[in-house]
Amino acid sequence: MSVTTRFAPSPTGYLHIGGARTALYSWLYARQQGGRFVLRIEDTDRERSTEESVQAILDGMAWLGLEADEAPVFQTARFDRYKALTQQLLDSGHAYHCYCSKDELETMREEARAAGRKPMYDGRCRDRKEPVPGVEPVVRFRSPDDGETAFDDLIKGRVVFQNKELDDLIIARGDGTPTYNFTVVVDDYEMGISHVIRGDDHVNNTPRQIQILEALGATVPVYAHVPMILGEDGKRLSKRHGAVGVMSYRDEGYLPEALLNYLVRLGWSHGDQEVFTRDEMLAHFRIEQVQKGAGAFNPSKLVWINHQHLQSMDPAQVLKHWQWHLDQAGIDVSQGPDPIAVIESQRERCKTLVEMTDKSRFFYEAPTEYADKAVKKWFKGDAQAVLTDLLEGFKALPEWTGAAAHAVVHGVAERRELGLGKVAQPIRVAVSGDAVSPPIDETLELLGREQTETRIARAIEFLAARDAA
RNA sequence: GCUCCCAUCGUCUAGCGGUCUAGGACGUCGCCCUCUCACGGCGAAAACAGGGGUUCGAGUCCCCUUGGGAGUACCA
Repeated sequence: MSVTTRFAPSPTGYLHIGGARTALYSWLYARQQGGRFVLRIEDTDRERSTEESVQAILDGMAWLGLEADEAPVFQTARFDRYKALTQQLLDSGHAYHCYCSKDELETMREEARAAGRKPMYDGRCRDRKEPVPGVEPVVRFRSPDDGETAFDDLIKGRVVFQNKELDDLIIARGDGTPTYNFTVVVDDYEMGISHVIRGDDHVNNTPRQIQILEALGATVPVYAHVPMILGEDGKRLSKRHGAVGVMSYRDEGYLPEALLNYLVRLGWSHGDQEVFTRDEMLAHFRIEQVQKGAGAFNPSKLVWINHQHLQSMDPAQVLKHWQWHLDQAGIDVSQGPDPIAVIESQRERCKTLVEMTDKSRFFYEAPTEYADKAVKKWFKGDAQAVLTDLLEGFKALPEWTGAAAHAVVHGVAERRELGLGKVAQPIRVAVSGDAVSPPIDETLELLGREQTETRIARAIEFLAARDAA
């Protein structure tokens, strides 16, 4: 049997991380099985669906690199199919018209609830022969009264429902438009979906969908219901937990590989391995091993994983993602050091690309001011004299290399009988504006002779002016 | 309320009847390394929700309780 999986979001907002994880699992499964992965946009709710949301979902999937094998399917383009299959069910007696008003249904539910029963439609229109004049009927699926409907979920195991718990649900509204549980069934059927991998908020819909599938004469797919992702506090994930949209993780400086890695590990594990490349996920992920219970989102672990990827990924790949941040920050790297070299030098101390951007700006733009704390701590005592010595030493250098600059720094420290910190820190502040940078030899080599000397000279001027005042 | 699902350190997890005085990771806290920030190294605190069974033996199987979650729409 050929495998086809799908990701079927409704375009009512951005792609959130819970959706991203189900999409990832679907994608992984399809790729592992040599099958197809397709995207279906469930936009039948015209009130809430928006064009921007469709784009946001597409953008999120693209950023994560979860590419689909076909153009997305839009449910709004398939109304004729839903209509045709509704008619088929009507003709075969699996569905019938119901003329009950919304008020009538509401009182029915209230009564049931008051009596401690489950609010269900009682099937009063099942055998109605004559239409009610002036009422546009809905179409209901005739659900079996006894027996049970069960399925073997790849993640949850066997799940059994008593058919008497399931009432006759509406598959087409009074205006003829189809409802969710019906469109899902029709599409999964006609798109040839073999494995339905979706959030476990759908387990309760599954038995109904199976019944409709069977009434349609379709093969029932294999189901895998993946647990939800909870917020840090263990409560349902929502806006107040901060970033839930996938693209905001890009904005915050995470690599898609890291988010994917975090997501795959949330609810699944492979021995003691924590860091997975895309290929490793493909090699080791097993949908059957996914945890049954919901997991809480842990931002600090995401940060750690991001750092791991930042350090192990090919710098050229990192640059692809970093470039976006550089552009956002308005940093032009064309006149400064090779960004690849900057990445190699910075990545062990930067957990996100945003941090890397902030900490690397000085390589491309001379500091316009010095951080107060740094000035207070390092631009004191004989800092000006130290910098003057250094500048002389640098100028005398026949060739500019990190090692050569380092030797000058050491020489000055020894001559003045100072610890290395007392010499290196003033340089840092002079060239970067703050007290933090990669090792001083690396920093200076990357920065280049001209910038180093100019900036130190400027710092000396700054100190002279300050001390004169 | 009813139906369905779930339950090991704060968090993500390993564990698939004896090797568990419960392992790893993030985070936290010490110490070491050190020109800054980091990286790294070493170490510490930290969990089987509770109660019944089954069994020679239960974190592991069964039941109940408790606690979470989902669904219960002419939303998806």
